[in-house]
Amino acid sequence: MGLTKTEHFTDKQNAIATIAKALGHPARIAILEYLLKVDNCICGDIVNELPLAQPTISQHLKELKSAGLIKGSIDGTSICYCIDEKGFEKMQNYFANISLKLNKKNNKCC
Amino acid sequence: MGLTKTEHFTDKQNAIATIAKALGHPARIAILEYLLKVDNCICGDIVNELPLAQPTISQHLKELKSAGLIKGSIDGTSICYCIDEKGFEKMQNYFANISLKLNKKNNKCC
DNA sequence: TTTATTTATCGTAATATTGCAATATAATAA
DNA sequence: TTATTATATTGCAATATTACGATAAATAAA
Repeated sequence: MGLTKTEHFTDKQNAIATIAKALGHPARIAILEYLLKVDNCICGDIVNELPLAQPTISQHLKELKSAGLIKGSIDGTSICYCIDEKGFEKMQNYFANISLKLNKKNNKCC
Repeated sequence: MGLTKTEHFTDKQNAIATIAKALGHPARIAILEYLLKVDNCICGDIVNELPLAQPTISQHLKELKSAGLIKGSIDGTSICYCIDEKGFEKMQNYFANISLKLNKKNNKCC
């Protein structure tokens, strides 16, 4: 099949899964790492930084953008990408909350 | 192709991507949510909780386990699953670190 | 031993993802 | 207008994922 049955799950569950899925590829992690390292937005450059062809990177950028992890604005011929904090806030809250729950229940079994 | 070029990326990048990928499906998020909700380990039950067939859930559990997000121990005929804190710690650290970096650089562009 | 019960594995169909060459698009420069 | 440059889209091949029926394996109960 290969078709995820999203309709059986809550919007929240699907939302977290969508962001996590976008983070589920090392090239996309590397892109985010690069965007975090440089001071401002990046216009171009990303293609030169990674060992992947331009269309492949363009595709990864598109996925990161649609997941709300980066945003881009046009700047002449090039496009300026940078981190979109919204997506990261969601994930940080998610994991902070899990950590809280784990501390409360003091996960001793297994 | 469908073949991720992991060899071009660092171990750290691949490690984060692997955990994120395991989180990238709503059924697996739902499984983790259920394990967090109940007090102790869960022996069985998970199949009754989710609207997916038993082999499908078994497969999802396997992925969560190999990503270090859950652990399981045999208990008679059934198997007892619970959260593995290690994987979650890694993710929490990762996002906390990103949040720190974002605050430092005061991401104003775009 | 035989029979249930529980979970894992196999096999397979449908769909998704990854990667890239070729090409298109869009803005600037000459 | 005609390059040039930067990024996106298309099309496609290879591989991965998702889901599940059928079946296997392993333990417990009768």
